[in-house]
Amino acid sequence: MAVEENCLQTMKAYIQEALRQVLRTIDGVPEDFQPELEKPNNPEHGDLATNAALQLTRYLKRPPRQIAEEIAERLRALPLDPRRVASVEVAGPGFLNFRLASDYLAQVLADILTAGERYGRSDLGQGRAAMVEYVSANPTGPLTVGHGRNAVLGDTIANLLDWIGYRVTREYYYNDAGRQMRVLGASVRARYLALVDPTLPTKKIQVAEDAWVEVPEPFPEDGYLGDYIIDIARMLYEQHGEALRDVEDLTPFKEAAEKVIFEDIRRTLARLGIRMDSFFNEHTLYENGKIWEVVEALREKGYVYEKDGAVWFRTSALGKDQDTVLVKRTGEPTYRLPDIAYHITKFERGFERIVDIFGADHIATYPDVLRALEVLGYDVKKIDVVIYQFVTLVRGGEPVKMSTRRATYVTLDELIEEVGEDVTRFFFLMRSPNTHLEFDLDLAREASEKNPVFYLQYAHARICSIMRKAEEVGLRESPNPELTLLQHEAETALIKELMRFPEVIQEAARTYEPHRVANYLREVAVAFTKFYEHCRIIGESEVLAQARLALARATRLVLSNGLRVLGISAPERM
RNA sequence: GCCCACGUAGCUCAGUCGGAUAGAGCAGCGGCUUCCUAAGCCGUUGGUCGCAGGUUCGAGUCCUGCCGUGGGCACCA
Repeated sequence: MAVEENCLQTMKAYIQEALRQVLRTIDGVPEDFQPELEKPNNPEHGDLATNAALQLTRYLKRPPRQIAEEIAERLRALPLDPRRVASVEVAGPGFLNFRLASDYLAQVLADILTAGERYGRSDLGQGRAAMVEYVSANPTGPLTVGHGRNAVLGDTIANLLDWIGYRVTREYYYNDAGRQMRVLGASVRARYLALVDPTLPTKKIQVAEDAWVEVPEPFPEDGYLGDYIIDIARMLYEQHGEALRDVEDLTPFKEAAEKVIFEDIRRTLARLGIRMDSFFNEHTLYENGKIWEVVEALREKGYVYEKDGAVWFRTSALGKDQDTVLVKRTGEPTYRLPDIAYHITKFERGFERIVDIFGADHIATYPDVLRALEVLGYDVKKIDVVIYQFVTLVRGGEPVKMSTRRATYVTLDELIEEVGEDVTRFFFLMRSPNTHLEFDLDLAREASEKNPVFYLQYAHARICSIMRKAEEVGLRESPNPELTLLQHEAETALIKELMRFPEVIQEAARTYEPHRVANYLREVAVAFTKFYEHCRIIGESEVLAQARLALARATRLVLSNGLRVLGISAPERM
């Protein structure tokens, strides 16, 4: 299913092979020496360059330029296919610079058009099963801006894995038992009781230095203060009247809250084009006894002991400075235990590449899970943990501390409302996951008008517009355009940019860094805009117009394919 | 105290496996529209790549130390 096409990677492979062939003929070159090829920053340095000669100085004990000259000479003598490589030169301290032949660029362009919507896809994953676990927020409240980064990052990483040939499952892991949910139920119950009896006494809970929230008396001290709790209570009141007044059991309140909140979460995710394949309830790991199997399995390996009524995991024997509790004195497991059991199910379900998307607060805890899995004989190399740094919210020049419970958060919905779906996604994707994301809410609305995402979409819309115009004036796209006519600097530069796309996708997938795609698309848009400024389509001779139209179409393909990976729309008009 | 990430232009950030003259957007300044979308284009100002050592042909990139920012170091999730 691999898309056989000419692109930068194909060319690299070709030149690399030629280099290896030549290097074998030079005395003193180590057997396992691998020449590296990269795209120089400066276009004057050609299209591809290798530093092989520089690296070989230490083995050959000769000046790098001399080595480079020798390699270049032998490369020319091979000879290199002139329809692929136009020239090879020695430059600078001893670099070898390669220039691509224009025939090759024409061939690349033709291949992009043939590949169409599949251009950029590859088969590195060979159809193996991959799972990306993301969002995984417990249903205690609406998704916040912080969850947004997780959701968009995870979803895009899943897209990237899909593009490089994995069969991807998107999973949301959650816990609807536990203390958090009890507090949630109690919060709803208190609000409900206040509706039943408006004379119920109230108290004030401090949420900030100068901010207080008034709540009904039975409200838990650490209860959830968001208005959505009141909405849920009101819904219960409308459905049941006063019937729940004397119900001490929190279950009906908890269940109602969970249902409403999950619907809300799904709706928010759907707005961002995110659709999970499955929701995994932590509770199933209790019901089927998996968590206890983990304890026993670890015990058999000698990594479990009892102390002070709790069950401990001997992490101190696995490189950590202290041991870790698996089961509390109360008999309740800590979250690590189900986490371990959960990851075992990922292996049992046959996933060969397992990706977890976590916020920076998990940095110290996931290693415990990996340690346990390793002890139990699972191949932890299959697990990749993507840690993204937190989103710092700034409002009115002040950083906002995000807490779902405190209701001092900004919801993801509010953000989407303010800046739109596309900008929201792009915003979370345009920066490296391991850098802090500063988010100035006051700026967001204004900035959204000038957001770089519009630049990409604008380039796409502009191409669509040209195509509409071409059709109007009766200019038809040719099935066999004369692509070798594309010799203008702006044209060749654009083709060279387009040919990088598959590699960019693969690198972004390998490193789990979607921002590489975002940055790349901007470069494509820049290259296209230069082409647009210098080369007209309509009004030129028919053959040239058709060749340029083909280039425009290829650009449009890269932009729309790239935007699709990022989950951002590619509008035909703006 | 220990662990992780980060520190690059006024601001927000890129910077490929260690390569040639460190880039972009925004902000600032100056221009561009009888012509396929000006949400655009061109030019320009702006840098001790946190600091100090080290590794080597070569360091923003790797190593060590220090300083700073954020996150974490629970029988909370």
